[in-house]
Amino acid sequence: MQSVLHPSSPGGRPARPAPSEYTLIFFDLETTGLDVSGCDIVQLSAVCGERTFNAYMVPRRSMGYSASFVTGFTVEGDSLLQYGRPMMTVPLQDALADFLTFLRGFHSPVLVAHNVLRFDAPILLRSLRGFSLQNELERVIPGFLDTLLLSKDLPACSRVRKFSLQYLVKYFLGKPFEAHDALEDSKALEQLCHVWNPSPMLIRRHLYTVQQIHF
DNA sequence: TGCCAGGCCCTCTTTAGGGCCTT
Repeated sequence: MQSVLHPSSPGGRPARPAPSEYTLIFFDLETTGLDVSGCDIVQLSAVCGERTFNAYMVPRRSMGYSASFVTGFTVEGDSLLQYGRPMMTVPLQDALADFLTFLRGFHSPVLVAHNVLRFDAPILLRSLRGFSLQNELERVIPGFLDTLLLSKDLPACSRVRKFSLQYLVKYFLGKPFEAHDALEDSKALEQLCHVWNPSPMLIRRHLYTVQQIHF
């Protein structure tokens, strides 16, 4: 699904001086743990319709026990394994540069993830800053859309009491879901948003610029 | 060996505490 939003003011002029439409890019990270200020990315994935991005990296620090348990990632020597299978990895800097190139292929790409405000965005921005690439992301994307916050504002979720991605996928898509693979999670989130079909007003309400992310 | 996040939100709250959400 390539989602496009056309924001406009009551007067018919664009609500923001910048882009007149957004493309929703669903993305996800798998990391060495939940420590936002210190964990490393091991998988960076994104999807928009038929176009996907997927990169694996060997982390500088060890995988946390619980992170390994839920994602299946382990590190042996200089290799990243997923469920014991060696993965093709690239240096973090290359993955981030390639990700920016991927994003440049869309018009006004908005990065969408579940709990992106508190987890994915701060980690992504911290990683980019390490290679002086943070400003480049600011130039490429209008902002981030957090589906955790969005879901709590959706009429379709008025009876929902749990808002984890796992629960929402099971509730709305009717299938068990325990992926914890960044690409699969991104695809599931895209399907979820396709079902929700949130209004442009709701999307704008939960859109945050890079400058608004605390990390 | 022992450690293993943090901020928001809700309520049986506010002089607090527990659950949620991400890996």
